[in-house]
Amino acid sequence: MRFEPVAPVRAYERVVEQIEQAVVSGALKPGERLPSERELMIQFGVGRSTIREALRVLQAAEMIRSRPGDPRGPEVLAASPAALHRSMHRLARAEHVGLAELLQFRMILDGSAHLLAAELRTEDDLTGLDTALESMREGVSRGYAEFSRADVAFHEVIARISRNPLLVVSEEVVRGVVLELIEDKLEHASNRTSLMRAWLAHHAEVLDAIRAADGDGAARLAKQALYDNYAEYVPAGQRPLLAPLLR
Amino acid sequence: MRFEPVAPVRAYERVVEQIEQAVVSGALKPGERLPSERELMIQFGVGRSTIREALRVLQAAEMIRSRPGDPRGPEVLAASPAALHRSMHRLARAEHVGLAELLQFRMILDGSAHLLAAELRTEDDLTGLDTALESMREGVSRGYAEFSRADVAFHEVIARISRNPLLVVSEEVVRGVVLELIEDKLEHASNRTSLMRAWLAHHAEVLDAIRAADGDGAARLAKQALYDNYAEYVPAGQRPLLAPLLR
DNA sequence: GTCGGTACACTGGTCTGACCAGTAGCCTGC
DNA sequence: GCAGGCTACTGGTCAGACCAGTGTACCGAC
Repeated sequence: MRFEPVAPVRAYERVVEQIEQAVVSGALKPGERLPSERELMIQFGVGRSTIREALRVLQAAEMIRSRPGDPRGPEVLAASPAALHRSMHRLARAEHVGLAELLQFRMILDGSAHLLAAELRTEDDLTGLDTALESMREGVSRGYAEFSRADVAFHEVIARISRNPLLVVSEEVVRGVVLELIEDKLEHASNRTSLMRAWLAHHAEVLDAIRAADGDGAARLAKQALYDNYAEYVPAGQRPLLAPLLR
Repeated sequence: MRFEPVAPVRAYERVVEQIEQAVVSGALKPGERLPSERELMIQFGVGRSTIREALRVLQAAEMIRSRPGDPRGPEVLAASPAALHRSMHRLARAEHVGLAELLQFRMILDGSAHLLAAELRTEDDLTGLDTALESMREGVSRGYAEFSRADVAFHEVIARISRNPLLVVSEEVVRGVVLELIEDKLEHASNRTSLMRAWLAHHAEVLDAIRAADGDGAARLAKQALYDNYAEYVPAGQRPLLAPLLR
């Protein structure tokens, strides 16, 4: 027989639990409203500060939002990757997760997304990709910011074609964190135009592979491109970690 | 010219900002203590409820922990994937993610983890895997619960060998959510003993591949095993989504 | 009728002050 | 030297108050 360590359960925690349960179980849908703090205080039988601390926790988790003065009460939000992004970012800054791990993870996700996209793409999807590629082509002459936006859009289309929201969200988060980590270094990159040209050519190649339903090819191209573009920012000692994924 | 939407900045948010800044900048290291709430109240020049809401947010982010009665004050915690785990869990349970997507994602993660493990494993890692496999073997006769625990441990060792915390955490979360979704169905599974035997044989095979540094083989085995074990719970119409990952 | 403005009831954000249970460390009394 | 209690603190909770801001219902002017 073994005993569990016991920690006192705070009142606000049980409030959080109940509301969270109502949200994840679907009893409270996004867009719906919670009762006002004073009403919750009565329903839960606790003081207002307890309710407020519970709402703060839920708000930090991006599950609800409350605006002063709104008589409809706090709003239940749709599940969003914002909280995931924040916690991953924090972890990345705490150096338990370095650029190498992030890049590794991104190669895995991006590669899989491309593989799935190549296998599952419909004609409409291909049209969407053509459009996205076209915006990138236009972006080249409009400056780096514009090009970068089009690039992100292209990746999002691919992720969407893979039809897996987890893939979409994780990739988005990891991409964001990677960019934040190296953005200062990117600022100083010279000859951006030729970089953009190369990047554009790569995307065209990927699109060809996807059009040909060549999943492995698309995946390999995607991973190789990530490696080529970002490996230089990874400490040399950790680069071998990335190599196994390139085959 | 474009304008940004403006949101009022709450007092507790600025308190959170400052403390968070102190933590990520390293001015406050893990294990160190924050002043007591009443002291913070003076330093920040705000009321105690404001301080408490700020601390709640930081506590929800797993950055600090406070225990009543401790005269040393709230403790600064080391960065941990716990917050990442929670937000990922919440997102994965959000309705638009079904078993098919989860399983797909798990095949991707597990496959990659096995591939990396096979390429990066040291002799010590192999010993650890041997031990884990041995516990599984013993678990067969000790009932399903025990076996299942040993199984999870085996997977955790593999994830750890892959040396990527993101992989470890994501896999853990996705595995947990998958199990939550089908646990009721698993309860009714008959002939558990033969299932455990088959599962055990599969792990032995995986271990062989890893020992042989055959990354692709290990990855393929892992993905196939997931498919074989869980595909029956996926709606028949969505099973083709999983197929591309098996090659 | 529509439109603009205004009053009101209510919201969340914040502060004050109070009480409680629990902790750590000191400080007795042996 | 040490066990036991004392004390000064901690965080958790509550009650009550005030404020600035919001949405709505009402109302008067057109």
